[in-house]
Amino acid sequence: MTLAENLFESLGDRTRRSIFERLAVEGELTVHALTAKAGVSQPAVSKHLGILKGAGLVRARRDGRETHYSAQPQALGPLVDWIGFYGSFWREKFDRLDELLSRMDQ
Amino acid sequence: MTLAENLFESLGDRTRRSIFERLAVEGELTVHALTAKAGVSQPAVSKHLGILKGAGLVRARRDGRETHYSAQPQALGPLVDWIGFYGSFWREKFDRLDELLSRMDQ
DNA sequence: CGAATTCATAACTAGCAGGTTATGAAAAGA
DNA sequence: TCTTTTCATAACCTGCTAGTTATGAATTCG
Repeated sequence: MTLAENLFESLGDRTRRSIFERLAVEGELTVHALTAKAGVSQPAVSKHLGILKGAGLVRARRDGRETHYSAQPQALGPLVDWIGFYGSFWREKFDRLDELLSRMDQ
Repeated sequence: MTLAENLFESLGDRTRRSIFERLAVEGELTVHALTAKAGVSQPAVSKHLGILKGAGLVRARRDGRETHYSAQPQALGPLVDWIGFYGSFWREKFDRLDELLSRMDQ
C-alpha cells in the first residue's frame, strides 16, 4: 500500500477525520480530552489513534499516565502529490501561482 | 456531509480510487472497458461509478448502448481546501513557491 | 426479426471495520 | 497503602459496504 493509499483509508473514516481535525486545530490533546467529545468510547478513540499513527498523521508523547497526541500535517504530503498527479496538475499549479503573485504584490 | 467529506468517503475505497485513476490517466472510458481490468464484476463497477458520480468526480456521457465516463479533476477542489486548512497552509504554499521558482529559472 | 452486446438495477450474501464491554498495567493522589 | 485515573489491549458483536448473481431495457449487428 502506497503512502497516499494509506492516507485515503485512514481519513476515509468520519471519526478519524474528526479526531485529526481537532488535533490540527486545538493542538496537542490527551486521549481523555479527545474521548470527551468524540462521541465514541475511549477504546474506540485509542484504536483510531493507532491507525492515524500508523499513517504518520499523529504523534504520541507519553507523559506519566497520559498520552498526548498531536497532528503531523506534513504527513499529508503524499495526498497533495496524489492530487497533483491524478487531479489537475496544471490547474493547481496556476491557481497557486495566481495566489502567490497577488500576495507578493501586497 | 460536506463536499470534502464526500470526497474522502468516495476515494476511501481502493477499487473506486483505481477506477478514478484510470479515468484520469487514460481519459474517457466505457463501463465495458473499465470492467475488463477492474477485477470486479460489471455491476460492481457500475455501482462504484454511481458513487463517484455522486461526488462529482466523474461525468457520464451516454452514446447508444454505451456509457462513457470521464474524470472530473476539478471536483477535487474541496479536498485541496481541506488539506490547506487542516494540513499545512504555509508549508504547502512555500513548497509550491520553491518549485515554481526553480521552474522559472530554467 | 432474432441474437448479441452494453449497462443499470434489484436482491441477496458475506466479511470486515468500527463499535462495544471487560480487563489490567502504570501512574498519581489521598 | 489503597483508591482513582488514564490508557491500551483483548475479545466479542453487529451493521454496513462491497461484492455476487439474476434480470431486463435499450441498442446494435447479422
